[in-house]
Amino acid sequence: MVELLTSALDSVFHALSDGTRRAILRDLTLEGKSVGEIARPYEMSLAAVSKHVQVLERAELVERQRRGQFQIVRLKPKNLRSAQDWLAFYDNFWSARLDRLQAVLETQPEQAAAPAMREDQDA
Amino acid sequence: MVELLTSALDSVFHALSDGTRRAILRDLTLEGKSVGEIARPYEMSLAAVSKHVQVLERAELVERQRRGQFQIVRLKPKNLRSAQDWLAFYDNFWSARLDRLQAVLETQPEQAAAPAMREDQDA
DNA sequence: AAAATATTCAACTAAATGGTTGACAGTTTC
DNA sequence: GAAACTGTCAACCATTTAGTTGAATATTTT
Repeated sequence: MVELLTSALDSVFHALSDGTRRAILRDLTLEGKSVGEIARPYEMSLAAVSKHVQVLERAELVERQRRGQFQIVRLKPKNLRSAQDWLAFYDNFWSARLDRLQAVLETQPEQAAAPAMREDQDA
Repeated sequence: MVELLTSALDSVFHALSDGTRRAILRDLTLEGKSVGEIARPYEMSLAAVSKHVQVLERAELVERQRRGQFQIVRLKPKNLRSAQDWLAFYDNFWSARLDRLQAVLETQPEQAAAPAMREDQDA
């Protein structure tokens, strides 16, 4: 049951794994832009940028709306939030507990988890 | 200058884009495990799981430590935090501002940005 | 209706991904 | 040192990715 709605996070994290797409998201934080506008700063073809936007759209990180001959692409923060929520799971650990736990494990590994054979033990 | 240290986030988000790898990370939250232990619940080959662990390791989401014949794989939260930090950029927007901004844009799009032609206008 | 603009689609290429299997290498135990 | 384990490596395969170019499809303007 761990990973039921897995595909949404798959596509979100995949979309975020490319620097160009992350830059596009940043470009859209203040205002929606047309695909052409989005593409301008990049050296790749318009078609390539259009594909990146489609990846972002499939991940529902972005939505578009026809506005005359343009299509305005706009940030859609819901799934960014989903990604954050997934990562937030670890807040419990790293804030203090895990750091301490980790330190403990580094010095006396496996102590609590399993009674476990030690090198100076027979069986 | 927008994306200088881009490759670290690339590899982190890429590592997170696979459900199996996310599940592995979850498996490791409480205690480090050997690769074999990690692999047990999955139906794929040990070699496949080993590769997944390597992807997590390249992204520095995980570190390993030889412990006898085993290699204990353990969570390394620093880069999970990096991912969170990247996403946290959007906190400013969606918490309240962007929702409002979005609502505004949906009803009267492009109002402020460009004086812009309206359908009932001539030129 | 034709011309111009904005964007996508289709076909292609090169590289990366996720998986397999079988051989290899390090560690422990006999 | 040979047998048994744990894990990686190499070679391979199918699929996906990120990019290209050129043709096709809106939409707007003339």
